[in-house]
Formats: sequence, C-alpha cells, structure tokens
Amino acid sequence: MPPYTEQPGEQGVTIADRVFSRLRKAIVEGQIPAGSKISEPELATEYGISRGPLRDAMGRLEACHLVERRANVGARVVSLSQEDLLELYLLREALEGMAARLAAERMPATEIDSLRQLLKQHEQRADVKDGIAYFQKEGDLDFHYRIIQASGNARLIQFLCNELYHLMRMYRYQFGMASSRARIAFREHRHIVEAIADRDPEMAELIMRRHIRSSRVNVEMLFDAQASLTRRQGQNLGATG
Amino acid sequence: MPPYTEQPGEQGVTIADRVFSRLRKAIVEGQIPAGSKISEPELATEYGISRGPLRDAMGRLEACHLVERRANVGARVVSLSQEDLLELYLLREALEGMAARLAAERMPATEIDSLRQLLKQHEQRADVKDGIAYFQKEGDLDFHYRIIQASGNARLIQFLCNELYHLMRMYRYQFGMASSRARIAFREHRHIVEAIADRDPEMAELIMRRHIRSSRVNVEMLFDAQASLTRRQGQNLGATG
DNA sequence: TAACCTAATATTGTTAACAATCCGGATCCA
DNA sequence: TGGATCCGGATTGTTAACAATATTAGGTTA
Repeated sequence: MPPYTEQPGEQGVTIADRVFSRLRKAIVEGQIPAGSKISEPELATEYGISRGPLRDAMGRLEACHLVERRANVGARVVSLSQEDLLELYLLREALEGMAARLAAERMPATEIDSLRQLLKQHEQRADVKDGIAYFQKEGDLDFHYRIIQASGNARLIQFLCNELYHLMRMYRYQFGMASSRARIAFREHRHIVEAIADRDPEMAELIMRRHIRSSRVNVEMLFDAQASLTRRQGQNLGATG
Repeated sequence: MPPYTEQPGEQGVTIADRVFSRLRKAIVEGQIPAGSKISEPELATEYGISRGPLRDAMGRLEACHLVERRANVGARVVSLSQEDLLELYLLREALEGMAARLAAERMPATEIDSLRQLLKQHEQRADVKDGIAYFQKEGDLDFHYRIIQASGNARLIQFLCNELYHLMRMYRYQFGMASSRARIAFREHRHIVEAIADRDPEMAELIMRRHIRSSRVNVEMLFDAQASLTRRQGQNLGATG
C-alpha cells in the first residue's frame, strides 16, 4: 500500500470523488495503460455507476493532466515521454530545492527526529542494504514528501504532492527505473537531513538540488542506454529481415 | 444573450469548455466576488445552459483551485489571503528564475528582438512614463509570459501560464496593488532581456529572481501599511463608539 | 486499383426529471 | 429561558433518455 495516497476509505463523500481517486490510482499504477482510450459507458458499467459522476471525474483528471479529451472523440490516458520526465526533474530541482531551504528554516525538531527515524527504517530494509532497490520504491518519495510538507508553503505542497507526485509515481510504474544509485541516494538523503538539522538553508537547498539533478542524469543515461540498445536491435532486425 | 463573446483561442468546442473559460474569467476579474457562493441552477439559467456541462466546468475550476466544493452544500469562490499571495511570489521566484535561465539558453534571436520591441512599446505608454502604472497592468504579466514561453519546458509553461497566471491576475484585480515600483520594474525587465540576449543564464536567473523578490517585498510593505492603517482606524472607531 | 463520397454506427455531449442530503426555523420539553 | 428535536424548503448528486458529432465501412466512379 502506498504510504500517502488519499485514505483508501475514500475521504470523498460523493461518487465522483471516489471514482476520481480510483481512476487516478488505476492510471498511475498502469492498470489502465498509458495512451489507451477510455470508454465512458464501459467504465460506467464496470464501476456500476452512471455517466454523470464519471464525466465529472474525467473532467478533474483532465485538469490534472492525466487524461486528454477531445470533443466528440473521447478521452485517452496521457502517454508519457522521456523528454517530459526530464522536464519534470528540472521542475522538481527548483521546487524541492526551495522546499528543502524552507524546511531547514521551519521544520520542528520533533519532525526532524521523526525524519531521522524514517531513514533508519530505510537503512534496515534488506533491499536498500543490497543497494538494488531504494530510489524506485515509495520510500524515496516518502522522504521527499515529508520535506515538502515541512516547507509550510501551502501552494508548493499542493502542487508537488497532488500533481507532480502522482506523475512521478506513474513514471516509476511505467518505466521501472531500477536505479544503481540506491546507496548514493540514501546517503544524500542523510546529508539533507543533517543540513536541515543544522538549520543551514543554503546547504539544504544545494544538496537537495544536486540530489535531484543526479537522479535526472542517472535517468538520462538510462534512456541513452535503452536508445542505443533499441538501435542495435533495430539493426539486427534489419539484418535478419 | 451573453455579456461578452468568446475570445478566439480560449474557446473550446464544447459547452463545458466555453462556460469554464467564462467562469474562470468572471472569477479572476472579480465579477463573481471572492468567497461568494455559486448556485448551480442560478448560473445555469443565467448562461442559458443545463447543469450538466456547468457541473463539468465546476469540477475543472475546483481542480484549478479557483472554487471549493463541499458535497451537498455547494461551491464557493476561493477567498485569497495575503499569506497565500506571498507564498505565490516565492513559487514564482523559483520557477520564473528557472524560466529565465532556460530562456537565456534557448530563446531564438528573433524572439529576443520581439521582446525588445515589446519593452519599447511599454516605454512609450504614458502611464509607464509617469511611473504610476506598469507593474499592476497586463503588460508586466505579458513580459513574464513571453519569457516563460521561451523556456521550452512544457510542464513549466503549463503550470505557470495556466494556473499561477490566473491566480496572479485574480490578486491584482482584487487587491489593486498599485505599485511605486513602475520605473524600477521596467528597468529590471530591460536588464533581464539584456542578460538573455547575452546568453548569460546565471545572470538572467539572478535578475529575474531579484525582480520577483523585490515585488514580493513591495507587496509585503503594502500589506503592513494597510494593516497599521486598519489598526489605527479600529482605534478611532473604538474611541468614537 | 485507388480515391472519394455516402450512410450506418458507435460514441460523446446535453438535457430534464428523480433522489438524497443539508440548512434554518419552529416547536416542544426541561 | 435555554436547548434539543423535528420538519420543510432548497440545493446538490444521480440517473436515464435524447441529440449531435466523428469515425468507419462500403460502394461507386474515374
């Protein structure tokens, strides 16, 4: 279970709220494939509801940029591009750098302790110890999530946690993004916490920005490797065909 | 008959699209007062449409954080706080700083020329010459708008131009925000263009950030002045009552 | 054979009626 | 007099039928 989606009990009281949450989860986790067409009557019967609240939910998904609609044609799940992911990282670098700076100024001491304990938990986990799975799991997002929350800037929190966060999760589910940076990323997280505990805003921002930039570079290399691999396969296909 | 016709470019093909644009404009420009309740049947008859597309539009406005809805209670236009505006400026400082940096790297020379001409037009305008009205008019947003567009980062453009931009306009309409910074702001714009023309990303970002931070400080002082004025008036009322 | 026009079909957009829920005021009781 | 309860009005949430539009398949013609 993801650590911080809207409560699975569904806080939304209306049908549209609930179906919105469910659809968002289904899209983010890839149960509805990216780029696939969404049929309103089909979904309505599947969820056992009418098209009214479904359309309401679709409108919100469109506003969240998770689906694209064309009049009289239909709605499709957005298809994610590699360029878009890299742009997303640039945004995160700017915004989470800012969040780290603010957190260093404002985060309560008790919260910092709690954050340290979270990292301790991560450290204990076997997959992190083996350095094979940290960055791509929810734990990483959980860490970032807390720092964003500590920024105290409601609109920053809003944007990062309610929009970009879901997109990042969607990318992770879709691309996998196994990282060789697990140990490094974990160490960077520790440094960020230390900077916050030292009440050193500039340092916190600097490390956070570098942290995210490193992630971006890592993903970029991954894409390049995939591209060259695909190119080689294409050549092979051309030779055999 | 509608009070104003659809603007080209803004209009969607469906009723929900059009009513969404119209409602957003009405909210941003204060024709529907902030914090006021929105009655669905009332609006539906006023716009001559049914509640279906209206509800669709309301859902999108909610996703844009321009209205707040409570189930079985109704929708209200958001009420803006001074703290929120200051948070908005912090966000803009980070994001538009980034936009300026990217613009310095990527903006085509022809676009830079066009931007220079825009500033020349601003310079000619009487109100700017008098230093009484530049910052709070659309011209300022227009300048920032172009630099954001030049960043080439689709998601950054999306967020700044489709969400924050409307909120900033809403604040300007609501609070007025006459600025004593007109001449200074104009000069800062010129410096930003020069940095972009020099292909100096760091400088462009630096000046842009300082430019927005100065605006924020200016607004902050304005708020403080208003607060002390209100306090004094409150004392007077207490004395006379 | 390919291109173009036409019609069928399925999908979406829209509407109006129906049901569920909340808010305010009157009434009743302590 | 104070408070709690219940009822009425109004508003929103939901549903299913109706209308408009785009896509697709088929046939005709150059």
